[in-house]
Amino acid sequence: MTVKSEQTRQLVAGVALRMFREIGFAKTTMRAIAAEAGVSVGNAYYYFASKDDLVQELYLQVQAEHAARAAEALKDAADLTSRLRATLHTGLDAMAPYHRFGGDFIATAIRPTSPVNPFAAGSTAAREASLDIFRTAVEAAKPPAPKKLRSDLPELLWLFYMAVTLFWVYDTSDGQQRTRRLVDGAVPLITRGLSLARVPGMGRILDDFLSLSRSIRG
Amino acid sequence: MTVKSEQTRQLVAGVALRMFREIGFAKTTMRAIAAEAGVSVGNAYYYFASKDDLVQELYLQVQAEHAARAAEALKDAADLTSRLRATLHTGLDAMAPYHRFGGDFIATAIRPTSPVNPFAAGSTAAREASLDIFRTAVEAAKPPAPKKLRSDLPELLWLFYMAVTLFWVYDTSDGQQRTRRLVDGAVPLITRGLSLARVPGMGRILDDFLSLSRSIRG
DNA sequence: CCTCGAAATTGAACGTGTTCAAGAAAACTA
DNA sequence: TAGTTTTCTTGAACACGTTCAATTTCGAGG
Repeated sequence: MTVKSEQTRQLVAGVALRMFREIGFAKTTMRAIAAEAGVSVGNAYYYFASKDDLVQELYLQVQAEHAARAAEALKDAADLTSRLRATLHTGLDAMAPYHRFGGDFIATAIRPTSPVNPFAAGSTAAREASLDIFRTAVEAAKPPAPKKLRSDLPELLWLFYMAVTLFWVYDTSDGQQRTRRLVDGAVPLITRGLSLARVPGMGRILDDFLSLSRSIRG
Repeated sequence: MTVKSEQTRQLVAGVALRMFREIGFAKTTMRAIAAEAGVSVGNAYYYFASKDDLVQELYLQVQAEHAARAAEALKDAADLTSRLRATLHTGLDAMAPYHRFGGDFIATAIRPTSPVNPFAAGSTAAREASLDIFRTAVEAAKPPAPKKLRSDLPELLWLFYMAVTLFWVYDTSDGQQRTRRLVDGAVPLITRGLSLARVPGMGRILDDFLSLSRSIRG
């Protein structure tokens, strides 16, 4: 009964995500989702083990949107600065409809036991997909990033992206323009900082940084 | 009825914090707290507007503990490296009893509307108290930190402390030794990085970084 | 000592996320 | 087709955080 089943699943997910956007996380109760979708509460739980699982669904959808937008924007961006800027801005674009819901989203995602947690062992697939966007941004850049940190760069930039997301959640300025300015200001700083990797005397401290960063992750 | 009233408040808070430590956040229900303290549920709510408010109480207590331990440890630490290391380690010491509860704590604290949120406008007092610990660590350091960023340093280090805390929450290693090693590795890197502020050619990028950091906060 | 307003305390009630035994519908087997 | 197993669906029930009208306790003024 795969097809009808998938229909119900999509129906519930669709209703839930729309309600998340329109009335926020707290007001979107499981009972309201079920009622709006025309199914029973228990049936919604048959497809989504918890309300957090619906957030996971949202996370995947936003991520897919980010990947699509980034791929498009990266077509005409050659140097790392513009590639990175494009990647971050498209990420913000993908999240934009859910800003009012950002606080609850982050609170859900950050809990170590959450299925959405981007750092947790469970959601490796989702994190890898997100990381891939940054890998693409770095790998195809011309001129290329310094050899020494090319392999670590995607993860570090992804971490920066997480920090930007956190900032965005707290950003109450119109259209989150403050976050946009943060990105525009920080990206050139990052790429300029990267070129410092090549100046002599810098090698040792960079090596130490990379080795610490690796030992922490590994 | 100030005295009896304060007694009840302390009783509820004490029971709650002990239960948080012993059985975690989720299992510590308001009903269980009330029962254990020998009061009614409604009475607990008379003193604490929400369960989150009890987390706020915990936050204040941990912070006071941190301040006390840091003050002691900073007595025999002169250079910035050891002062910073002491400040961070005493912070971890103060949190230690609540590690199993860290995930829920962070999830509560990170919600923009939470009274505990360290970034939110509401909890300025709590954040300032925490910031002061880092101000002390920086200001009394010998030799002093580079003039140019001395005033920004406490806030930046506090931000780093927040990041370390986040890492600590996810750290499941024995006694969170991984976080300890992160601190021990990162602190010398930070102080070495600071001394780079004085090498020529570095000035411009540092200025840009500081001006971005200020414009973002202001 | 008595009275009265304020402070403190109670517990039932509400809406929430989640569970689960029961049943209906579909798919499969012969 | 008839019987059987698997998948899907239901809604009542549970424990939770939180609210609030009612009640008790307290302290001050007469």
